[in-house]
Amino acid sequence: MFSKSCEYAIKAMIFVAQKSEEGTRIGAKEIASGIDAPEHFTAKIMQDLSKKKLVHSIKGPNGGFFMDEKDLKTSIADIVMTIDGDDLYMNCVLGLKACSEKNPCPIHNEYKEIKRNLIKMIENNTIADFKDKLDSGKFFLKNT
Amino acid sequence: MFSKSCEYAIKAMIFVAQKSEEGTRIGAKEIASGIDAPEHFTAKIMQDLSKKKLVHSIKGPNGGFFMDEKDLKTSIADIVMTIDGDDLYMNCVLGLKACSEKNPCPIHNEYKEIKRNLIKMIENNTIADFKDKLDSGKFFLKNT
DNA sequence: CAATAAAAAGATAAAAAACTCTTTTTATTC
DNA sequence: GAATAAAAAGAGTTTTTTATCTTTTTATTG
Repeated sequence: MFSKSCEYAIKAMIFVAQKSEEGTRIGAKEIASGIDAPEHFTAKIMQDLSKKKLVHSIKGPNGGFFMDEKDLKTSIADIVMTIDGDDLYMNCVLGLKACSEKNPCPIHNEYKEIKRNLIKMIENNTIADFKDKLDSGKFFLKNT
Repeated sequence: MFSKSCEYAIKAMIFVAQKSEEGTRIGAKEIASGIDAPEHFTAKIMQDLSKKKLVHSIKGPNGGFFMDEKDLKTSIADIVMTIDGDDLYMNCVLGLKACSEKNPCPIHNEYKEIKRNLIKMIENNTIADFKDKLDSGKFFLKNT
């Protein structure tokens, strides 16, 4: 569904949102271990998210990544678009370029409703929502 | 969602079902051009489907691929399982090995219903269903 | 201002997926 | 039974994804 990079990005953003409170920053290393992802790869992804302004970062001692109130409003869809692009929105489930309402592939109509719900899922869920859920202790990010 | 191989496999099976009537066989080359897929790659995939008994094949002049009545009952899920494995069934949408009902990831509950519908979609649709739909002329397999 | 700690950037490597080419086997038909 | 046409098998290439390693830049703090 999503690429590994995108999975890591989503988990990383949720993790940073949850761990970094007012003024504190969190390092790439800590993020990687917090979400069970490879360290250097996670760093790369954080660079990407930072460049695309989905998270903020500061260099140097006590530097690291953090999110402001606006960043918390990032939806899963924003992350997916940033990392994986618009495949989910644009592409036919059978990979047919010409598939459309007017010219549907055999599964088009079956898939339509599911696609709608997938999009709804990623658009209606923000990092802030997950932060709250994780705080409640009912949800997990790690393989423990 | 599905790998390229799997997309081609699904389209190829629908194509063979629609094109090969009683006794006639259809060659890899013709299948490839019929579904806009690379020729040799398609041949490989057909070999796979044949080895796994999802289609039948005969070598030599006038040989090729074909499907019997039983093959037509193959569901999209059968093809997906054969080519891509059980990822859709088994894997968490965030890639967490430990994600489960008891230990859900943040999107688990949101995704649950969608996953159910995805599985329903691939399990409830057989090649025979698509063959009929294509025959009606309301659905397409090619980028034309 | 030197030492340090962190992200950013860049280069490289490994693995997987997508795709191609060549040879072998098998069946058909003349 | 020789020529031929097709799948099967095997080996190889290219591209993309995933992952690692090294160097550079930037900020902090003693």
